[in-house]
Amino acid sequence: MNGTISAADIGRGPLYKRVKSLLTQSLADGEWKPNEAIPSESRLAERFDVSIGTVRKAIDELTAERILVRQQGRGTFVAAHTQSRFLYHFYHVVDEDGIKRFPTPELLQFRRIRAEQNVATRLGLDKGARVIHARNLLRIEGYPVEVNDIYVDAEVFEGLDRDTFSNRPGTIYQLYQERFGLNIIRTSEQLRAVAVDESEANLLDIEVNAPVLQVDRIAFTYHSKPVEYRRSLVNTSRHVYQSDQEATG
Amino acid sequence: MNGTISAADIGRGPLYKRVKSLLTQSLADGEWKPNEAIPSESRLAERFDVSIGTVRKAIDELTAERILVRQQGRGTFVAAHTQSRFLYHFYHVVDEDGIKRFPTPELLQFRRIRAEQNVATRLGLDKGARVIHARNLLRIEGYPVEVNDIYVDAEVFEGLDRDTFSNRPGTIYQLYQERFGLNIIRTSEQLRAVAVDESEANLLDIEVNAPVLQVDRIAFTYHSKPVEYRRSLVNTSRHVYQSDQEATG
DNA sequence: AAGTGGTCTAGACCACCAT
DNA sequence: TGGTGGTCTAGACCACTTA
Repeated sequence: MNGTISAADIGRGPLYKRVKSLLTQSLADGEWKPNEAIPSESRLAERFDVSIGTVRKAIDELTAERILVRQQGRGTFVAAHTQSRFLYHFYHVVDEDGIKRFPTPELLQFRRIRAEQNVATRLGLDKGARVIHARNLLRIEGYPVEVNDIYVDAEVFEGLDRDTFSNRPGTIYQLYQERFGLNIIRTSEQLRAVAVDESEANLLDIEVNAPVLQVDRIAFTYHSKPVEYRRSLVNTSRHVYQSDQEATG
Repeated sequence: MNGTISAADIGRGPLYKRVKSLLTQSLADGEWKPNEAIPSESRLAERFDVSIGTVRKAIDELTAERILVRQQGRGTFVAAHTQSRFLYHFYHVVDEDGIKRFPTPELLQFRRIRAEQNVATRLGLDKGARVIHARNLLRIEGYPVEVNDIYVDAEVFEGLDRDTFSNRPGTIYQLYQERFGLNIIRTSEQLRAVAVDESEANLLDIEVNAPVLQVDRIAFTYHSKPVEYRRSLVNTSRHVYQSDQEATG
Protein backbone atom coordinates (compact mmCIF):
# COMPACT_ATOMS: atom_id res chain seq x y z
CA MET A 1 0.00 0.00 0.00
CA ASN A 2 1.39 3.34 -1.01
CA GLY A 3 -1.70 5.55 -1.08
CA THR A 4 -2.20 5.61 -4.84
CA ILE A 5 -5.64 4.51 -6.05
CA SER A 6 -5.21 1.53 -8.31
CA ALA A 7 -7.87 1.04 -10.96
CA ALA A 8 -7.32 -2.69 -10.52
CA ASP A 9 -8.76 -2.50 -7.01
CA ILE A 10 -12.25 -1.45 -7.99
CA GLY A 11 -14.98 -2.92 -10.12
CA ARG A 12 -14.65 -5.61 -12.72
CA GLY A 13 -14.27 -5.96 -16.45
CA PRO A 14 -11.50 -4.51 -18.63
CA LEU A 15 -9.04 -2.21 -16.89
CA TYR A 16 -9.49 0.58 -19.44
CA LYS A 17 -13.26 0.57 -18.83
CA ARG A 18 -12.60 1.05 -15.11
CA VAL A 19 -10.19 3.88 -15.89
CA LYS A 20 -12.83 5.42 -18.15
CA SER A 21 -15.39 5.14 -15.38
CA LEU A 22 -13.02 6.83 -12.89
CA LEU A 23 -12.40 9.66 -15.37
CA THR A 24 -16.13 10.10 -15.97
CA GLN A 25 -16.73 10.23 -12.23
CA SER A 26 -14.10 12.96 -11.83
CA LEU A 27 -15.77 14.91 -14.63
CA ALA A 28 -19.21 14.54 -13.03
CA ASP A 29 -17.71 15.61 -9.68
CA GLY A 30 -16.32 18.73 -11.30
CA GLU A 31 -12.66 17.88 -10.54
CA TRP A 32 -11.89 19.20 -14.02
CA LYS A 33 -14.17 21.84 -15.51
CA PRO A 34 -15.11 22.42 -19.17
CA ASN A 35 -12.22 23.88 -21.17
CA GLU A 36 -9.74 22.83 -18.49
CA ALA A 37 -6.98 20.34 -19.22
CA ILE A 38 -7.05 17.00 -17.44
CA PRO A 39 -3.71 15.58 -16.20
CA SER A 40 -1.33 14.23 -18.82
CA GLU A 41 -1.58 10.61 -19.87
CA SER A 42 1.58 9.68 -17.98
CA ARG A 43 0.32 11.28 -14.76
CA LEU A 44 -3.02 9.49 -15.08
CA ALA A 45 -1.17 6.22 -15.69
CA GLU A 46 0.68 6.73 -12.40
CA ARG A 47 -2.46 7.80 -10.55
CA PHE A 48 -4.45 4.76 -11.61
CA ASP A 49 -1.45 2.42 -11.59
CA VAL A 50 -1.87 1.25 -15.18
CA SER A 51 0.18 1.59 -18.34
CA ILE A 52 -0.12 4.62 -20.62
CA GLY A 53 -1.67 2.47 -23.33
CA THR A 54 -4.56 1.62 -21.04
CA VAL A 55 -5.14 5.28 -20.18
CA ARG A 56 -5.01 6.12 -23.88
CA LYS A 57 -7.69 3.54 -24.66
CA ALA A 58 -9.99 5.01 -21.99
CA ILE A 59 -9.41 8.52 -23.32
CA ASP A 60 -9.91 7.23 -26.88
CA GLU A 61 -13.49 6.30 -26.02
CA LEU A 62 -14.17 9.55 -24.19
CA THR A 63 -12.91 11.58 -27.15
CA ALA A 64 -15.00 9.44 -29.52
CA GLU A 65 -17.99 10.42 -27.39
CA ARG A 66 -16.82 14.04 -27.54
CA ILE A 67 -16.63 14.24 -23.78
CA LEU A 68 -12.90 15.01 -23.98
CA VAL A 69 -10.90 16.72 -26.72
CA ARG A 70 -7.24 16.03 -27.41
CA GLN A 71 -4.81 18.64 -28.70
CA GLN A 72 -1.43 17.37 -29.73
CA GLY A 73 1.38 19.04 -27.85
CA ARG A 74 -0.99 20.87 -25.49
CA GLY A 75 -3.01 18.31 -23.54
CA THR A 76 -6.45 16.74 -23.22
CA PHE A 77 -9.35 19.06 -22.39
CA VAL A 78 -12.90 18.74 -21.11
CA ALA A 79 -15.19 19.39 -24.06
CA ALA A 80 -17.08 22.69 -23.82
CA HIS A 81 -20.03 24.14 -25.69
CA THR A 82 -18.27 26.72 -27.75
CA GLN A 83 -20.61 28.30 -30.22
CA SER A 84 -19.21 26.28 -33.11
CA ARG A 85 -19.46 23.00 -31.20
CA PHE A 86 -23.04 23.77 -30.26
CA LEU A 87 -23.85 24.75 -33.81
CA TYR A 88 -22.42 21.58 -35.12
CA HIS A 89 -23.83 19.01 -32.76
CA PHE A 90 -27.11 19.93 -31.19
CA TYR A 91 -28.64 22.56 -33.45
CA HIS A 92 -30.14 21.02 -36.54
CA VAL A 93 -31.99 23.79 -38.28
CA VAL A 94 -30.30 24.82 -41.50
CA ASP A 95 -31.08 26.93 -44.57
CA GLU A 96 -32.57 25.26 -47.59
CA ASP A 97 -29.12 25.28 -49.16
CA GLY A 98 -27.78 23.41 -46.15
CA ILE A 99 -25.94 26.32 -44.51
CA LYS A 100 -26.21 26.64 -40.75
CA ARG A 101 -26.96 30.13 -39.49
CA PHE A 102 -27.02 31.00 -35.83
CA PRO A 103 -30.40 32.23 -34.59
CA THR A 104 -31.01 35.28 -32.39
CA PRO A 105 -33.09 34.42 -29.32
CA GLU A 106 -35.70 36.65 -27.67
CA LEU A 107 -36.89 35.66 -24.19
CA LEU A 108 -40.68 35.91 -24.10
CA GLN A 109 -41.38 34.34 -20.73
CA PHE A 110 -39.47 33.26 -17.61
CA ARG A 111 -41.20 31.85 -14.55
CA ARG A 112 -41.17 29.24 -11.83
CA ILE A 113 -44.03 26.75 -11.94
CA ARG A 114 -45.04 23.31 -10.72
CA ALA A 115 -44.28 20.54 -13.21
CA GLU A 116 -47.19 18.76 -14.80
CA GLN A 117 -46.87 15.00 -15.30
CA ASN A 118 -45.45 15.17 -18.83
CA VAL A 119 -42.66 17.60 -17.92
CA ALA A 120 -41.89 15.85 -14.62
CA THR A 121 -41.55 12.45 -16.27
CA ARG A 122 -39.12 13.66 -18.87
CA LEU A 123 -36.94 15.40 -16.29
CA GLY A 124 -37.05 12.43 -13.94
CA LEU A 125 -38.91 14.44 -11.28
CA ASP A 126 -42.14 13.95 -9.36
CA LYS A 127 -45.31 15.63 -10.56
CA GLY A 128 -45.64 19.04 -8.94
CA ALA A 129 -41.88 19.53 -8.53
CA ARG A 130 -40.61 23.09 -8.90
CA VAL A 131 -39.36 23.80 -12.39
CA ILE A 132 -38.32 26.86 -14.36
CA HIS A 133 -40.17 27.48 -17.61
CA ALA A 134 -38.74 29.77 -20.29
CA ARG A 135 -40.18 30.57 -23.66
CA ASN A 136 -38.00 31.85 -26.49
CA LEU A 137 -38.54 33.09 -30.01
CA LEU A 138 -35.66 32.39 -32.37
CA ARG A 139 -35.07 34.53 -35.43
CA ILE A 140 -32.75 33.94 -38.35
CA GLU A 141 -31.87 37.04 -40.32
CA GLY A 142 -34.79 38.80 -38.70
CA TYR A 143 -37.43 36.22 -39.60
CA PRO A 144 -39.03 34.21 -36.78
CA VAL A 145 -38.21 30.53 -37.31
CA GLU A 146 -38.69 28.73 -34.01
CA VAL A 147 -40.51 29.12 -30.72
CA ASN A 148 -39.47 26.88 -27.86
CA ASP A 149 -40.53 26.10 -24.29
CA ILE A 150 -37.71 25.05 -22.01
CA TYR A 151 -38.13 23.27 -18.66
CA VAL A 152 -35.40 22.66 -16.08
CA ASP A 153 -35.34 21.52 -12.45
CA ALA A 154 -35.62 24.69 -10.29
CA GLU A 155 -33.56 23.10 -7.52
CA VAL A 156 -30.66 22.28 -9.80
CA PHE A 157 -30.81 25.76 -11.32
CA GLU A 158 -31.31 27.55 -7.99
CA GLY A 159 -30.66 31.26 -8.33
CA LEU A 160 -31.10 31.43 -12.09
CA ASP A 161 -32.98 34.63 -12.94
CA ARG A 162 -34.52 36.20 -15.98
CA ASP A 163 -31.66 38.59 -16.66
CA THR A 164 -28.95 35.96 -16.43
CA PHE A 165 -30.95 33.74 -18.74
CA SER A 166 -31.69 36.51 -21.18
CA ASN A 167 -28.46 38.48 -21.32
CA ARG A 168 -26.06 35.60 -21.65
CA PRO A 169 -23.22 35.90 -24.16
CA GLY A 170 -23.46 32.47 -25.82
CA THR A 171 -25.85 29.57 -26.06
CA ILE A 172 -28.11 28.24 -23.33
CA TYR A 173 -25.97 25.12 -22.99
CA GLN A 174 -22.94 27.35 -22.41
CA LEU A 175 -24.91 29.00 -19.59
CA TYR A 176 -25.72 25.63 -18.00
CA GLN A 177 -22.07 24.76 -18.22
CA GLU A 178 -20.45 27.95 -17.00
CA ARG A 179 -22.95 28.90 -14.33
CA PHE A 180 -23.98 25.48 -13.02
CA GLY A 181 -21.19 23.14 -14.15
CA LEU A 182 -23.64 21.00 -16.11
CA ASN A 183 -22.21 19.81 -19.39
CA ILE A 184 -24.74 18.56 -21.94
CA ILE A 185 -23.24 15.55 -23.71
CA ARG A 186 -26.23 13.86 -25.32
CA THR A 187 -29.70 14.71 -26.61
CA SER A 188 -32.65 12.60 -27.63
CA GLU A 189 -35.30 14.12 -29.88
CA GLN A 190 -38.72 13.08 -31.12
CA LEU A 191 -40.11 14.86 -34.17
CA ARG A 192 -43.67 15.33 -35.38
CA ALA A 193 -45.48 17.42 -37.94
CA VAL A 194 -48.35 19.29 -36.29
CA ALA A 195 -50.80 22.07 -37.11
CA VAL A 196 -49.75 25.29 -35.39
CA ASP A 197 -51.96 26.89 -32.71
CA GLU A 198 -53.11 30.47 -32.92
CA SER A 199 -50.68 31.89 -30.36
CA GLU A 200 -47.62 30.22 -31.87
CA ALA A 201 -48.80 31.08 -35.37
CA ASN A 202 -48.80 34.73 -34.40
CA LEU A 203 -45.29 34.46 -33.01
CA LEU A 204 -43.97 32.70 -36.10
CA ASP A 205 -45.92 35.03 -38.39
CA ILE A 206 -47.63 32.19 -40.23
CA GLU A 207 -51.25 31.14 -40.68
CA VAL A 208 -53.14 29.24 -38.02
CA ASN A 209 -53.03 25.46 -38.66
CA ALA A 210 -50.03 25.76 -40.94
CA PRO A 211 -47.80 22.66 -40.64
CA VAL A 212 -44.83 23.10 -38.32
CA LEU A 213 -42.16 20.73 -37.05
CA GLN A 214 -42.54 19.89 -33.37
CA VAL A 215 -39.28 18.79 -31.73
CA ASP A 216 -39.33 17.30 -28.22
CA ARG A 217 -35.81 17.19 -26.85
CA ILE A 218 -34.36 15.81 -23.65
CA ALA A 219 -30.78 16.92 -22.96
CA PHE A 220 -28.54 14.76 -20.77
CA THR A 221 -25.35 15.30 -18.81
CA TYR A 222 -22.94 12.61 -17.57
CA HIS A 223 -24.45 9.27 -16.51
CA SER A 224 -27.52 9.99 -18.67
CA LYS A 225 -29.00 12.39 -16.14
CA PRO A 226 -31.74 14.48 -17.80
CA VAL A 227 -31.12 18.20 -17.38
CA GLU A 228 -33.51 19.94 -19.74
CA TYR A 229 -36.76 19.20 -21.54
CA ARG A 230 -37.59 21.41 -24.44
CA ARG A 231 -40.41 21.53 -26.97
CA SER A 232 -39.69 23.51 -30.12
CA LEU A 233 -41.99 24.47 -32.97
CA VAL A 234 -40.10 25.15 -36.18
CA ASN A 235 -41.38 26.86 -39.30
CA THR A 236 -39.82 24.71 -42.02
CA SER A 237 -41.04 26.69 -45.00
CA ARG A 238 -37.63 28.33 -45.42
CA HIS A 239 -35.50 26.06 -43.27
CA VAL A 240 -35.06 22.31 -42.74
CA TYR A 241 -34.07 19.99 -39.93
CA GLN A 242 -30.86 18.16 -40.82
CA SER A 243 -30.27 14.61 -39.55
CA ASP A 244 -27.17 12.62 -40.52
CA GLN A 245 -26.37 9.06 -39.55
CA GLU A 246 -23.03 7.28 -39.46
CA ALA A 247 -19.65 8.89 -39.91
CA THR A 248 -18.22 8.63 -43.40
CA GLY A 249 -15.34 6.26 -44.25
CA MET B 1 11.45 -6.97 -52.53
CA ASN B 2 9.54 -10.15 -51.80
CA GLY B 3 6.27 -9.55 -53.62
CA THR B 4 4.17 -8.56 -50.59
CA ILE B 5 2.38 -5.26 -50.84
CA SER B 6 3.67 -3.01 -48.10
CA ALA B 7 1.32 -0.31 -46.82
CA ALA B 8 4.44 1.79 -46.26
CA ASP B 9 5.00 2.01 -50.00
CA ILE B 10 1.83 3.88 -50.85
CA GLY B 11 0.34 7.21 -49.88
CA ARG B 12 1.29 9.34 -46.91
CA GLY B 13 0.16 10.01 -43.38
CA PRO B 14 -0.21 7.51 -40.54
CA LEU B 15 0.32 3.88 -41.45
CA TYR B 16 -2.95 2.74 -39.93
CA LYS B 17 -4.86 5.26 -42.09
CA ARG B 18 -3.21 3.78 -45.17
CA VAL B 19 -4.14 0.28 -43.99
CA LYS B 20 -7.71 1.50 -43.41
CA SER B 21 -7.80 2.93 -46.91
CA LEU B 22 -6.55 -0.34 -48.41
CA LEU B 23 -9.23 -2.24 -46.49
CA THR B 24 -11.95 0.18 -47.64
CA GLN B 25 -10.76 -0.21 -51.23
CA SER B 26 -10.99 -4.00 -50.98
CA LEU B 27 -14.52 -3.64 -49.59
CA ALA B 28 -15.53 -1.27 -52.41
CA ASP B 29 -13.99 -3.70 -54.94
CA GLY B 30 -16.06 -6.52 -53.50
CA GLU B 31 -13.07 -8.63 -52.43
CA TRP B 32 -15.04 -9.40 -49.26
CA LYS B 33 -18.83 -9.36 -49.44
CA PRO B 34 -21.34 -8.44 -46.71
CA ASN B 35 -21.55 -11.10 -44.00
CA GLU B 36 -18.25 -12.60 -45.10
CA ALA B 37 -15.22 -12.68 -42.80
CA ILE B 38 -12.17 -10.66 -43.77
CA PRO B 39 -8.75 -12.25 -43.17
CA SER B 40 -7.55 -12.49 -39.57
CA GLU B 41 -5.63 -9.63 -38.05
CA SER B 42 -2.36 -11.53 -38.17
CA ARG B 43 -2.81 -12.36 -41.87
CA LEU B 44 -3.62 -8.74 -42.68
CA ALA B 45 -0.55 -7.66 -40.73
CA GLU B 46 1.57 -9.94 -42.93
CA ARG B 47 -0.17 -8.86 -46.12
CA PHE B 48 0.36 -5.16 -45.47
CA ASP B 49 3.71 -5.64 -43.75
CA VAL B 50 2.77 -3.85 -40.53
CA SER B 51 2.34 -4.93 -36.93
CA ILE B 52 -0.92 -6.36 -35.62
CA GLY B 53 -1.47 -3.26 -33.48
CA THR B 54 -1.55 -1.11 -36.60
CA VAL B 55 -4.07 -3.40 -38.29
CA ARG B 56 -6.17 -3.34 -35.12
CA LYS B 57 -6.25 0.45 -35.10
CA ALA B 58 -7.43 0.52 -38.73
CA ILE B 59 -10.13 -2.04 -37.97
CA ASP B 60 -11.04 -0.11 -34.80
CA GLU B 61 -12.06 2.86 -36.93
CA LEU B 62 -13.93 0.75 -39.45
CA THR B 63 -15.91 -0.94 -36.67
CA ALA B 64 -16.63 2.44 -35.07
CA GLU B 65 -18.09 3.45 -38.43
CA ARG B 66 -19.99 0.15 -38.45
CA ILE B 67 -18.44 -0.84 -41.75
CA LEU B 68 -16.95 -3.94 -40.13
CA VAL B 69 -18.18 -5.99 -37.17
CA ARG B 70 -15.89 -7.94 -34.85
CA GLN B 71 -16.87 -11.20 -33.17
CA GLN B 72 -14.51 -12.47 -30.56
CA GLY B 73 -13.28 -15.97 -31.31
CA ARG B 74 -14.86 -16.03 -34.79
CA GLY B 75 -13.41 -13.25 -36.89
CA THR B 76 -14.13 -9.83 -38.35
CA PHE B 77 -17.05 -9.52 -40.76
CA VAL B 78 -18.30 -7.08 -43.38
CA ALA B 79 -21.32 -5.35 -41.87
CA ALA B 80 -24.59 -6.29 -43.52
CA HIS B 81 -28.05 -4.78 -43.40
CA THR B 82 -29.71 -7.41 -41.33
CA GLN B 83 -33.21 -6.44 -40.40
CA SER B 84 -32.18 -5.52 -36.86
CA ARG B 85 -29.25 -3.43 -38.03
CA PHE B 86 -31.48 -1.58 -40.48
CA LEU B 87 -34.10 -1.05 -37.82
CA TYR B 88 -31.58 0.36 -35.47
CA HIS B 89 -29.64 2.69 -37.70
CA PHE B 90 -31.55 4.00 -40.66
CA TYR B 91 -35.19 3.64 -39.76
CA HIS B 92 -36.32 6.34 -37.36
CA VAL B 93 -40.06 6.00 -37.10
CA VAL B 94 -41.11 4.67 -33.71
CA ASP B 95 -44.32 4.28 -31.74
CA GLU B 96 -45.34 7.03 -29.36
CA ASP B 97 -43.99 4.92 -26.53
CA GLY B 98 -40.61 4.76 -28.26
CA ILE B 99 -40.86 1.15 -29.51
CA LYS B 100 -39.66 0.45 -33.03
CA ARG B 101 -41.94 -1.74 -35.11
CA PHE B 102 -41.02 -2.93 -38.56
CA PRO B 103 -43.37 -1.68 -41.30
CA THR B 104 -44.90 -3.81 -44.06
CA PRO B 105 -44.27 -2.29 -47.51
CA GLU B 106 -46.65 -2.36 -50.47
CA LEU B 107 -45.21 -1.48 -53.87
CA LEU B 108 -47.57 0.95 -55.60
CA GLN B 109 -45.49 1.93 -58.61
CA PHE B 110 -42.31 0.80 -60.38
CA ARG B 111 -41.07 2.43 -63.57
CA ARG B 112 -38.09 3.73 -65.49
CA ILE B 113 -38.09 7.47 -66.12
CA ARG B 114 -35.79 10.36 -66.98
CA ALA B 115 -34.47 12.22 -63.95
CA GLU B 116 -35.63 15.74 -63.43
CA GLN B 117 -33.07 18.24 -62.16
CA ASN B 118 -33.82 17.76 -58.47
CA VAL B 119 -33.47 13.99 -58.54
CA ALA B 120 -30.43 14.06 -60.82
CA THR B 121 -28.58 16.51 -58.60
CA ARG B 122 -29.07 14.43 -55.49
CA LEU B 123 -27.90 11.25 -57.19
CA GLY B 124 -24.91 12.97 -58.76
CA LEU B 125 -26.29 12.39 -62.28
CA ASP B 126 -27.05 14.63 -65.24
CA LYS B 127 -30.58 15.86 -65.85
CA GLY B 128 -32.45 13.41 -68.06
CA ALA B 129 -30.40 10.40 -66.92
CA ARG B 130 -32.28 7.10 -66.72
CA VAL B 131 -33.51 6.37 -63.22
CA ILE B 132 -35.84 3.88 -61.58
CA HIS B 133 -38.73 5.31 -59.61
CA ALA B 134 -40.59 3.21 -57.04
CA ARG B 135 -43.42 4.27 -54.78
CA ASN B 136 -44.20 2.36 -51.60
CA LEU B 137 -46.85 2.51 -48.93
CA LEU B 138 -45.67 1.44 -45.50
CA ARG B 139 -48.08 0.08 -42.91
CA ILE B 140 -47.50 -0.57 -39.24
CA GLU B 141 -49.96 -2.99 -37.68
CA GLY B 142 -52.21 -2.50 -40.67
CA TYR B 143 -52.38 1.29 -40.51
CA PRO B 144 -50.75 3.29 -43.32
CA VAL B 145 -47.95 5.39 -41.83
CA GLU B 146 -45.60 6.38 -44.62
CA VAL B 147 -45.57 6.77 -48.39
CA ASN B 148 -42.21 7.11 -50.09
CA ASP B 149 -40.78 7.74 -53.55
CA ILE B 150 -37.44 6.09 -54.21
CA TYR B 151 -35.07 7.03 -57.03
CA VAL B 152 -31.95 5.11 -58.07
CA ASP B 153 -29.61 5.18 -61.06
CA ALA B 154 -31.06 2.78 -63.65
CA GLU B 155 -27.58 1.95 -64.98
CA VAL B 156 -26.29 0.93 -61.58
CA PHE B 157 -29.42 -1.13 -60.96
CA GLU B 158 -29.55 -2.63 -64.45
CA GLY B 159 -31.89 -5.61 -64.56
CA LEU B 160 -33.85 -4.73 -61.44
CA ASP B 161 -37.51 -5.49 -62.07
CA ARG B 162 -40.76 -4.96 -60.31
CA ASP B 163 -41.04 -8.50 -58.98
CA THR B 164 -37.55 -8.58 -57.55
CA PHE B 165 -38.13 -5.24 -55.91
CA SER B 166 -41.52 -6.20 -54.56
CA ASN B 167 -41.07 -9.81 -53.46
CA ARG B 168 -37.78 -9.43 -51.63
CA PRO B 169 -37.40 -11.13 -48.27
CA GLY B 170 -35.88 -8.24 -46.26
CA THR B 171 -35.34 -4.50 -46.50
CA ILE B 172 -34.59 -2.51 -49.61
CA TYR B 173 -31.02 -1.89 -48.44
CA GLN B 174 -30.56 -5.66 -48.11
CA LEU B 175 -31.68 -5.95 -51.74
CA TYR B 176 -29.14 -3.33 -52.88
CA GLN B 177 -26.50 -5.22 -50.98
CA GLU B 178 -27.25 -8.80 -51.98
CA ARG B 179 -28.25 -8.20 -55.59
CA PHE B 180 -25.92 -5.34 -56.53
CA GLY B 181 -23.14 -5.43 -53.91
CA LEU B 182 -23.93 -1.90 -52.80
CA ASN B 183 -23.64 -1.45 -49.05
CA ILE B 184 -25.32 1.64 -47.61
CA ILE B 185 -23.11 3.01 -44.87
CA ARG B 186 -24.37 6.56 -44.39
CA THR B 187 -27.53 8.60 -44.85
CA SER B 188 -28.23 12.33 -44.80
CA GLU B 189 -31.77 13.51 -44.18
CA GLN B 190 -33.59 16.82 -44.34
CA LEU B 191 -36.94 17.09 -42.54
CA ARG B 192 -39.86 19.44 -43.03
CA ALA B 193 -43.46 19.70 -41.91
CA VAL B 194 -45.74 20.07 -44.92
CA ALA B 195 -49.45 19.96 -45.72
CA VAL B 196 -50.33 16.68 -47.41
CA ASP B 197 -51.64 16.61 -51.01
CA GLU B 198 -54.87 14.92 -51.94
CA SER B 199 -53.33 11.79 -53.47
CA GLU B 200 -51.00 11.13 -50.55
CA ALA B 201 -53.77 11.98 -48.07
CA ASN B 202 -55.89 9.23 -49.61
CA LEU B 203 -53.04 6.74 -49.33
CA LEU B 204 -52.34 7.64 -45.71
CA ASP B 205 -56.06 7.76 -44.92
CA ILE B 206 -55.88 11.27 -43.46
CA GLU B 207 -57.47 14.59 -44.38
CA VAL B 208 -56.15 16.74 -47.20
CA ASN B 209 -53.77 19.43 -45.90
CA ALA B 210 -53.14 17.55 -42.66
CA PRO B 211 -49.58 18.13 -41.44
CA VAL B 212 -47.14 15.33 -42.34
CA LEU B 213 -43.42 14.92 -41.91
CA GLN B 214 -41.50 15.09 -45.18
CA VAL B 215 -38.13 13.33 -45.07
CA ASP B 216 -35.65 13.76 -47.93
CA ARG B 217 -32.94 11.17 -47.65
CA ILE B 218 -29.79 10.54 -49.63
CA ALA B 219 -28.15 7.16 -48.94
CA PHE B 220 -24.43 6.72 -49.56
CA THR B 221 -22.11 3.76 -50.04
CA TYR B 222 -18.31 3.73 -49.61
CA HIS B 223 -16.44 6.89 -50.59
CA SER B 224 -19.63 8.95 -50.11
CA LYS B 225 -21.08 7.83 -53.42
CA PRO B 226 -24.86 8.58 -53.49
CA VAL B 227 -26.89 5.47 -54.29
CA GLU B 228 -30.48 6.35 -53.52
CA TYR B 229 -32.65 9.44 -53.17
CA ARG B 230 -35.89 8.99 -51.32
CA ARG B 231 -38.69 11.31 -50.28
CA SER B 232 -40.96 10.03 -47.53
CA LEU B 233 -44.17 11.46 -46.15
CA VAL B 234 -44.89 10.26 -42.63
CA ASN B 235 -48.13 10.52 -40.71
CA THR B 236 -46.87 11.44 -37.25
CA SER B 237 -50.21 11.43 -35.47
CA ARG B 238 -49.52 7.99 -33.96
CA HIS B 239 -45.76 7.74 -34.56
CA VAL B 240 -42.71 9.95 -34.16
CA TYR B 241 -39.34 10.38 -35.82
CA GLN B 242 -36.57 9.62 -33.34
CA SER B 243 -33.24 11.47 -33.57
CA ASP B 244 -30.46 10.87 -31.03
CA GLN B 245 -27.11 12.62 -30.90
CA GLU B 246 -23.89 11.47 -29.28
CA ALA B 247 -23.30 8.07 -27.76
CA THR B 248 -23.82 7.90 -24.02
CA GLY B 249 -20.91 7.69 -21.57
C1' DA C 1 14.49 22.23 -24.39
C1' DA C 2 10.82 20.13 -22.04
C1' DG C 3 6.34 18.33 -22.05
C1' DT C 4 2.36 16.84 -24.43
C1' DG C 5 -0.25 13.75 -27.41
C1' DG C 6 0.33 10.49 -31.85
C1' DT C 7 2.20 6.44 -33.98
C1' DC C 8 4.21 1.97 -34.26
C1' DT C 9 6.12 -2.12 -32.65
C1' DA C 10 6.60 -6.68 -30.09
C1' DG C 11 5.11 -9.78 -27.06
C1' DA C 12 2.35 -11.88 -23.31
C1' DC C 13 -1.77 -13.49 -21.73
C1' DC C 14 -6.99 -13.88 -21.64
C1' DA C 15 -11.78 -14.97 -23.46
C1' DC C 16 -14.29 -17.03 -26.80
C1' DC C 17 -15.52 -20.15 -30.62
C1' DA C 18 -15.21 -24.05 -33.52
C1' DT C 19 -13.79 -28.77 -34.01
C1' DT D 1 -6.90 -27.94 -29.29
C1' DG D 2 -5.95 -24.30 -32.41
C1' DG D 3 -7.38 -19.99 -34.18
C1' DT D 4 -9.68 -15.72 -33.46
C1' DG D 5 -10.29 -11.25 -31.42
C1' DG D 6 -9.60 -8.55 -26.62
C1' DT D 7 -6.60 -6.66 -23.15
C1' DC D 8 -2.44 -4.96 -21.20
C1' DT D 9 2.19 -3.77 -21.03
C1' DA D 10 6.74 -1.46 -22.17
C1' DG D 11 9.39 1.16 -24.90
C1' DA D 12 10.94 3.82 -28.98
C1' DC D 13 10.34 7.49 -31.86
C1' DC D 14 7.64 11.39 -34.10
C1' DA D 15 4.90 15.88 -34.29
C1' DC D 16 3.40 19.67 -32.07
C1' DT D 17 3.10 23.47 -28.53
C1' DT D 18 4.97 26.40 -25.20
C1' DA D 19 8.38 28.87 -23.05
